[in-house]
Amino acid sequence: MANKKKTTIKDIANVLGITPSAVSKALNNNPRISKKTKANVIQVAKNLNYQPNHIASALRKGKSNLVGVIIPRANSHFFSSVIEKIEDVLNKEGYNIIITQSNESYTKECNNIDALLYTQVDGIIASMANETTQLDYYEKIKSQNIPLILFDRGENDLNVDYVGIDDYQSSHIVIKHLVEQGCKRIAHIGGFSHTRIYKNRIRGYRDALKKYNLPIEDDLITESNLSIEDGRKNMQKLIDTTTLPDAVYVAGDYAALGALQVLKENNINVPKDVALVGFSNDTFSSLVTPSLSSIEQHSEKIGELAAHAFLKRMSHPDEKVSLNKMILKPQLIVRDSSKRK
Amino acid sequence: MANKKKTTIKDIANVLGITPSAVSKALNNNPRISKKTKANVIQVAKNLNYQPNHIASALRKGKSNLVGVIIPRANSHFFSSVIEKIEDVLNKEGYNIIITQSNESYTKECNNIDALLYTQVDGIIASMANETTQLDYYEKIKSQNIPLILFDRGENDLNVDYVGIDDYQSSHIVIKHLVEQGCKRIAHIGGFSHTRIYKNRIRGYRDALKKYNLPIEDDLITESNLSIEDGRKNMQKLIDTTTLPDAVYVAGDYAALGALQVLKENNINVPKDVALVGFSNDTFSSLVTPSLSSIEQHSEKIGELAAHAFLKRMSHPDEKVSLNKMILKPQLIVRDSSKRK
DNA sequence: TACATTTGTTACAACGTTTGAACAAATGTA
DNA sequence: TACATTTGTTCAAACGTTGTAACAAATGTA
Repeated sequence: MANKKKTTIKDIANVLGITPSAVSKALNNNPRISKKTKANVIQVAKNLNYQPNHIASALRKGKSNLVGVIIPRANSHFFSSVIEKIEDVLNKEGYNIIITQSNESYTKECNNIDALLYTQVDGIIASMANETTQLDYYEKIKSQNIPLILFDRGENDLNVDYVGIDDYQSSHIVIKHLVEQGCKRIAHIGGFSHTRIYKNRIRGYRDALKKYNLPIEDDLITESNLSIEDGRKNMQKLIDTTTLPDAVYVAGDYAALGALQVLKENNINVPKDVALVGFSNDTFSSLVTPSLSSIEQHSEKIGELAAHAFLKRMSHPDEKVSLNKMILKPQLIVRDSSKRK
Repeated sequence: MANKKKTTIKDIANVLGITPSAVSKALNNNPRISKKTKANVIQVAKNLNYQPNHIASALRKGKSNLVGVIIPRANSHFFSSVIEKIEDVLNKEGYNIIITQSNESYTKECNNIDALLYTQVDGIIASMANETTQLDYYEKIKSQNIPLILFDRGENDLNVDYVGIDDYQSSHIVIKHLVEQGCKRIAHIGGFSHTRIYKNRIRGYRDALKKYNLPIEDDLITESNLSIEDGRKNMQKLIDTTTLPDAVYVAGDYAALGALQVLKENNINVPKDVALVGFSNDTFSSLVTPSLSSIEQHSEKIGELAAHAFLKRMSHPDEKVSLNKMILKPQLIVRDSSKRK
């Protein structure tokens, strides 16, 4: 069982009668090492099943090649595909990523940040928990002078790189579509307005209603975590406490699904009685009945841009640009849940 | 911007006029250090905003406190909640986890393993990609003498710790239920039989049919990746090429969803014409119409057991037990898609 | 008083790698 | 022949921490 020690460059050096530094240089393809020596080193390394010790190299170089990623939870098409892309891009550049989930909890998020900093990650790419309103822990990251990139759920005040879609614009697109379908009273089941993206969606919703001369009724607007349960509850509330609106724009697909359930349970026809539009185009959105119209957020593109933003910060640490905000165009995928014509 | 150097124990030592080792001992609460010194050290550490360098400590101690986790993809309720629990348990013990996704690709999985080993993880917890049939890379992990724990998608031949549910038993439970609902010709949309869990589900399905004296028709059995698309295709095939069975048992919820879609598109009533049962009780399963009966796999429990298995291996590296197979009881959640009575 | 034990600290090597300076040998140049 | 340059390697220090041995001082024991 106990397979002795791991092979180190010292072992290779001993076999060949050269010094460890020569071996190190050979392995790193240093131009001053002869081809013959390099070949020998590589051969012996293979024979001894040498595995470079990343930790030692990280210590010496002051660089861990680890990037921390913080997301609310992996259990959604959006986040898991953003991560997939980030991993893709960064792996190619020799980075590994440490994914942590906040589960929408501020405390957990702070713990994650501490853990990542402790692990000496070279940078952090994050999307904030719904609960997060204080930015002290993000300031802590900034104070360590490692790149911090936010995506989707970000904050203006932090003044760091950001990748996301145009949420304000999204609402406009949704409302335009619903108006075109003949809807006149449109409700909004939204996220918490303390989070920038949800605030923008709400703002966009209100402004778009104004634009189309539709009434803004505060009873038709709710804020929540946008869980399935939140969607159910808020839809039920709309049914119970007001005259039924003829459309509901939900700021998340899970909540939209919950809303859809409640509508069906109450024998309210979607889209005829109530048109429904969700947000984020999750995997199941096309699969439920009726299929759910939703805003596509271009998750792969977001992941790609976030990863590249990190890489750019790494290669140009003294770049003058202090903020780089990348805003993608949203796209509405129209499906049965909102097709009235 | 350039915030100088990071604080090290050396800096703290200088301030207090003691040696770095005293500081280290103080921070590690060594009993030989006086209370007064400890208090001083902690105070100065706070003042200088000291962050311990995990890399240095990892090198010295020969232990990274990093655990690698390999999953097919995070985008499912099952895997994301297993991970959540693993993270939970291991964080409490001072470990961070590095999550990597194989995307069901063997090549990607091998790359992930290499990356994790290179990062000097203290152990690996993995669930195999559908594509994986060779075990060479897993043997590589074993040869490094770090704990390897498999869950869900495992392999008998590797002879390592395993956590999963009783797949064979699951099929029996499903078939029993379907028989009780009056079904007489039950199809199976299964995973690839080269993967142990899917093999067991198929085996259980066949044996259960036998047990209830139902005919086994090879035309009613398909193997695939169990993606939504696979579910659609295989359901369509069942409709096109054979007389319609009166029940379909699908080995994954995504594929079951695909099958459900096709059934609805063909105006086949679920559950009256065809009863449908899925596997893994994903979030959306209760939310589609009709709601989908499914096997609950106790993902949190699996995560918990896997994490504990790792911890146990770490604390008792020379344990005689060479294999610890933990098999959980499956539970069928009966919903509308299979309720015929 | 003489010695043993406990307490609190220092000294130093080590973990495995990388890097810049130094150096010797080989080659080139005038 | 004398010197400059190039080539291939060695040397030694460093990254930040930890653990063991050593040591001095304080305290306990007879």
